[in-house]
Amino acid sequence: MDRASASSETPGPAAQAVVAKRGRGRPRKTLDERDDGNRRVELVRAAGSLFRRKGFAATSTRDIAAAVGMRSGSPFYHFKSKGALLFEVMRQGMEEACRKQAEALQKTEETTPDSRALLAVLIHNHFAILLSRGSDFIPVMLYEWRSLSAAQRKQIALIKDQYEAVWVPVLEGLHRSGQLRCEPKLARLLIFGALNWSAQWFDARRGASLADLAAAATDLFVAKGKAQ
Amino acid sequence: MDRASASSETPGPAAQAVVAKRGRGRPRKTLDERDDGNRRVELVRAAGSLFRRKGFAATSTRDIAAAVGMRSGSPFYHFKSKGALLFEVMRQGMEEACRKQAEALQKTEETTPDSRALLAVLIHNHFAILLSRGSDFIPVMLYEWRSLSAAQRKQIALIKDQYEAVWVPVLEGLHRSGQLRCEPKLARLLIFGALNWSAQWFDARRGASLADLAAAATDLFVAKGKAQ
DNA sequence: CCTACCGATCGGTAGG
DNA sequence: CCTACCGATCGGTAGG
Repeated sequence: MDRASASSETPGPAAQAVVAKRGRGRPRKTLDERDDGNRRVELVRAAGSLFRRKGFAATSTRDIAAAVGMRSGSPFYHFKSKGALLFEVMRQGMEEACRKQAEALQKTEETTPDSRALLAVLIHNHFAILLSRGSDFIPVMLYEWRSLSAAQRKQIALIKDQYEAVWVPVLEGLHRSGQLRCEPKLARLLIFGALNWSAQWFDARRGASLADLAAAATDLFVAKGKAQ
Repeated sequence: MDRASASSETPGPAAQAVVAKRGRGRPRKTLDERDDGNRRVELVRAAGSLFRRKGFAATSTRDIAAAVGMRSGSPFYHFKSKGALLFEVMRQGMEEACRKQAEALQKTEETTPDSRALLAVLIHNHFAILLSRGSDFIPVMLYEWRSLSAAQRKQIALIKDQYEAVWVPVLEGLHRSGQLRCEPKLARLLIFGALNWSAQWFDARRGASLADLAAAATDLFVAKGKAQ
């Protein structure tokens, strides 16, 4: 995700010269042919989208290749296997989620020490990651956890645990104050289930906004009373 | 699901005579060879288990055949396609879920008109269906909805809507009384997400019982106050 | 990154 | 319900 969103821009003049020289192969989507990792980013994004829509097993490496304008064998120049692509979808996704979560928390911690407001921020941020267009890694993680090898699972679990650990003290605080009427560990499992399932039904084009949804979910789980 | 749980019992003497006569093929798990639909039941059960564990696309019809002691082509004598098996897993599962839900409601409606107790019953019953050993259809529905054809989806949705519709008036009652602090339609989506995800983490052999879990979830979603 | 290819596996069928 | 089989597709590789 290093130079992520700049991926399919027009290339510099140097790259265009390269294209002019070796005219083999059929036209690409862009003139970009630099060997600098952009294609890796594109492949991960396309794989994430396809894995989400069709599932890991039902997605062929040919589908992924076609989605980025490559021939069938070429993804294996960038990734040693289909499974390595799946792993990278999840790893990059979770790592960015951790970064965004830390960012969101930092922004509020200065102004609001209230546990309920903190949970509201965590929930809003989670929805933002989960429901933003083009972000497919959480559904892929939910659906394709079993498609990882044991070693891959262990690595992803490490990042996931880090992401989820942040929620525990917040939920514990709300439990102590009586606003959360459920054991915090169990509450976290139930809440993540509730939030993540929204990827299946939330429609950004109609109904509530993301902020409305986050507020409603917060209201459902924790009482407003007894604010710190 | 007509003669469901009687599926792998010992056959009557008539069936045994049949077995003695045509001695071809290798030994089955049981002597049962009656052509009366038992094998259909076994196939659906095995398919459900495999579809849940490995996913629809990653499960071969050979896997399913092997699980019930058949040869690779034989499932197609009972079902016209792999997709028809998936459909039957979901249809039978949802139909039994509806039956059990109606049963559970009937049992309480005489004694308890309280909305909160009603929701507690719905939640407990849902956990019982979701988490009982050998019941795989809800996870399969969650994971493999996309693997259904459009026509199949429509049929399953009909039964699913029927199952979920029961929850609406109960949630509306709790919303009116102020115990549910979230719009009922949205609450239902969030609650189902929370409940269903438990299929991934609930372990019957340790931790809370099914009843404890149901009570805790109910507490999380609806306040105890203002009964009636 | 493409071409050309391989062995394996898959859903499904005919014919009994 | 088995045997024997088919065409299609798949993940992955060698060699450039």
